[in-house]
Order: sequence, then structure tokens, then C-alpha cells
Amino acid sequence: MRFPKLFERLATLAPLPPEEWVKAEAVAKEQALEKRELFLRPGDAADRFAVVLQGVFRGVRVSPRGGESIKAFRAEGELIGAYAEMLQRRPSMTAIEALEPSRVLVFQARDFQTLEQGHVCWERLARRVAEQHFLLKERREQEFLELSAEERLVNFWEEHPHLKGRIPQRDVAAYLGITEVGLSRIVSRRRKRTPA
Amino acid sequence: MRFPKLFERLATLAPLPPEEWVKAEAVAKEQALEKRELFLRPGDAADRFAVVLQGVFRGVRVSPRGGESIKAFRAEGELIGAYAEMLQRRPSMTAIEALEPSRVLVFQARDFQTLEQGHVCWERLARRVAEQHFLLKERREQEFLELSAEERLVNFWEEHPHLKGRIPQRDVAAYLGITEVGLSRIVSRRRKRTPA
DNA sequence: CCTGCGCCTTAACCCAGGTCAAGCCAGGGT
DNA sequence: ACCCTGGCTTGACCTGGGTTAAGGCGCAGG
Repeated sequence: MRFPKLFERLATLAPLPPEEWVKAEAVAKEQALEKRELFLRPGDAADRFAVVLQGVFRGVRVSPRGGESIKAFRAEGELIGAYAEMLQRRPSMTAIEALEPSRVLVFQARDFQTLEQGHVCWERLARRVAEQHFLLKERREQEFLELSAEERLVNFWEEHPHLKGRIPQRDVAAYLGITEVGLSRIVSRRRKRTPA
Repeated sequence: MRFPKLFERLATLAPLPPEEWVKAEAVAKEQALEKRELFLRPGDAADRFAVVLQGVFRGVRVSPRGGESIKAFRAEGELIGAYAEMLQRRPSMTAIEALEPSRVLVFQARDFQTLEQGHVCWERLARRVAEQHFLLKERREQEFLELSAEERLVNFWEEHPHLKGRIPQRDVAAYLGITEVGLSRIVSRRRKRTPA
């Protein structure tokens, strides 16, 4: 077993026999990415995903009008991949970019399907993953429905303290659905109110 | 088999043997709701869900500050229930209310668990459901990130033409994340631009 | 028939955040 | 030392939508 810590983490989502994990490791490949390098680019087939071993990624959607918005940040232990497009078997609409020099453990979707056919545990895990992703999106929906940009910012840092200092402010803005300029104003407003 | 059409619909999501469906029907109960009646109220245990046979429902979240926002509308053939809370085994934070006299087919979560243990098909179905819910939320996230309220409105009617005339405008506003007043302005603005 | 209620509209005013444009600052390359 | 370049800030101005409050309209009940 090359990645026992990863195994433990996944096993918290759904029961996962160690021997199955060993099979998974056998088909997975490690990949290193430099800062700014893309794990996935828009238009690519969404046929692979990965677990982050080291580093931070951003999932960027470039809208038809050219605006960039950020769907998620992903750090150590989390999954990267164009999940929605994979489910729909469509080409990726998103870019996934390393914000730091990073290492990931890559799985091909078809290899994973083979694992699924070999043991139900993988199917259960996939279900858990779907449910977790749903919960994340639902929380975000809630924030857009009830909170101002400033409140969303506060929430963001409460929920992702480990990203502090690792992501540029403009990306936080694109994640919150506002502009770089808007975010800068919010931050300076708060600085004035709390001169601490 | 009491509801063959429902069976067909579910079977499009994941393979589902008819005999399993018969078992499911055996534990399901039909329930009729009047207009304004609640299928679920905030604070209730999220231990049941249902398929809409007839009518329309709205999922309302009452925020701490008292604002109402609408998470979803659900019509014939769709699922109602506090899905997020069920996954987390928490009491419901949402109310689910009939907007018309309605009929639903109710399942207890524990009965469904029994079905899952009896045959993998239910687990696969549950996975598909989770994935579909994820896709819906992701689409909505996208809209909040890239679109103005007016564009979201247009999208809404394109995606839910069957709801036309069945839901009050204020609810559409609460779904879009704006106020009744704001929506009214948007609508009249558009009327002027397209005097059709 | 009037009354009240539910739902929608309109108007006046306000403010958060967008847009455009001009800097600022730090770090890297030459 | 120089100048880029990338990332952040600031200012002036504009606009979409919030807030409050005042009607309007249709319909159910008395």
C-alpha cells in the first residue's frame, strides 16, 4: 500500500477493504504538475480524475462571454476532475489548474469502472462521493440565496482556513461571484471597521 | 403494480427489476395534500420522502433572519424530501409545501434501507438520484456565478415551462434570489422592451 | 353589495457592486 | 539599476436590485 493515509481518508466515507485499495493503487498513476499547469483543459474528454496528494487546484469555468468563474478549490486529500461532465459523458467545460507545484494520483474513469464491477464497495464509495458533492453545492446555493458578497467572504474563510495565503485574491472573487475590484473594496471596508 | 408509469420513469435512471418495484409499492403509502398543506415542516425528522403523483410543491428554507428562499419546485414524477438533511441524519431545515391539491407516494427512509439491503438495484438508483441532484445544483451554481437576475429568470422559464401559471410570482422571485418587487420590475422592463 | 385579503405593481430613495481607468508595489529578468 | 509583469488598490461614475410605502385588482365570504 503506497498511500495508507489516503486509504484511511476514503474509508471514512464508505467501508473499503484494504485489498481493494491495493487494486486501485495498481491502476493509479502519480503525476506532478507545475504551478499554472492544467490537469484538465476545456474540451478534453472528462475521462479521468485524481486525488490531490500535494498542492492546490482551482476549477475554472470560462463562460461563453469570456468571464471566468471558479467552481471550487481543491487541496490535499480532495478529488479533482470534471465531475458533472463525467456523469454526462461530455467533454469538459472546465479547466483544472494547479495553483502551486502539485502532485496528484490519477485514475482513468474506465479503470474505476472495472473496479466497480469487481466489488460493490466502489459503488458505495461513488455514491458517497456524489452525495458529498451534492451537499457542497447545496450549501453554496444557500449562500447565494441568502447572503451578501461580504457574508459569503467571511464564510469562505471560515470554511477554508487552510487556503489562506495559497490562492490569489482575484480567484476568491471569482469564486464568490464578484469582481476583483469589488472584493478589494469589501476587504478594505472591513479593515476600516475592524482596525485590528 | 399500481404505478407502472412511475416504474418506467425510475427505470430510466438505473436498471430496476419489476419485482423489486412491487416490493417498493408494498411499503409505500399514498397521501393526499391540500393546497398550502405541508409535506414536511422545519424541525421534523427527515426520515421520509415521496414521489409526486399529482400537483406541485415548493421547498422553502426559512433563514435565521426570517427571509424565505426557495430551493426547488417539484412537480409530477419528481422527488420531494429534505434530501440534504436526510443524508446528514439531521432534522429538516426546510418546509415542503403543496402549491396545489396534490397526491404523493410516500416512502419511509428505513423501509427504503431495507429494500437496499435486499437488492443492489436500489443502491444504484440512490446513486443516480444523488448524481442528478448534484447536476441540478451545479447548474444553479453556474447561474448565480455568471448570470444576472433577469437572465436567470429567462432560464427558469425555459427549464420549467410546465410550471407556468401554477406558481405565484413571489415564489419565482424567492427561487431566483431576489425580491417580489425586484422581479416585478424585471418583468415590466421586459414587457416594455418586447411590446409583443 | 361591500369588505378584506392575497397578490402584484409602481414610485422614491438608497447602496452594493460593476465598469473603466489610473496608479501602486513587489519580484524577476536583463 | 532598469523595466516588465502580475496582482492589488482607489477613485469616479453608473446601475440593478433592496427597502419602504402606497395603491390597484380580483376574488371569497359576510
